Amino acid sequence: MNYWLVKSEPSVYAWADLQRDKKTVWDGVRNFQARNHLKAMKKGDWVLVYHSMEEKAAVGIAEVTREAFADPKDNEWAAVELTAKKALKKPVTLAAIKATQALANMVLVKNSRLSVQPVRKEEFDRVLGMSE
DNA sequence: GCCAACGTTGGC
DNA sequence: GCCAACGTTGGC
Repeated sequence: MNYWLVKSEPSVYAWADLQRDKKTVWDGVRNFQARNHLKAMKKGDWVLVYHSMEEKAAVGIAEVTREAFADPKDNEWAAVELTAKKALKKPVTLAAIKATQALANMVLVKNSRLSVQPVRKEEFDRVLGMSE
């Protein structure tokens, strides 16, 4: 069981859209590192959904319901299917994450541009704790 | 294979 | 809107 974080601009595809759609094909990733992470996702893994740009906060949890397959828009790349699991009671902002010593090594902090990234269990749990 | 130029992302 | 950081491309 692994944990991940995916980023999306809420103006493009927001957590609310995922909740409405129940599930979605997470495609359009055009970065090799990010693609490798997509391919490493297993069914049942949990994924933090993070809103970049306007909001800069983790807002929900999704579950991997279909492992990597060819991106329907370009089969050179990969996609997974994510299903909305639950919303965080309150968003955990990037500012709050940066202010938390235990989260200083999160990829989100270290490499803010990577759109699909692994999250350690401790980090995931800590973020969930901060969303209560 | 190196590196400069360029494009994109995303925080501020 | 600016710019730093990073990835990619292409000339050599």
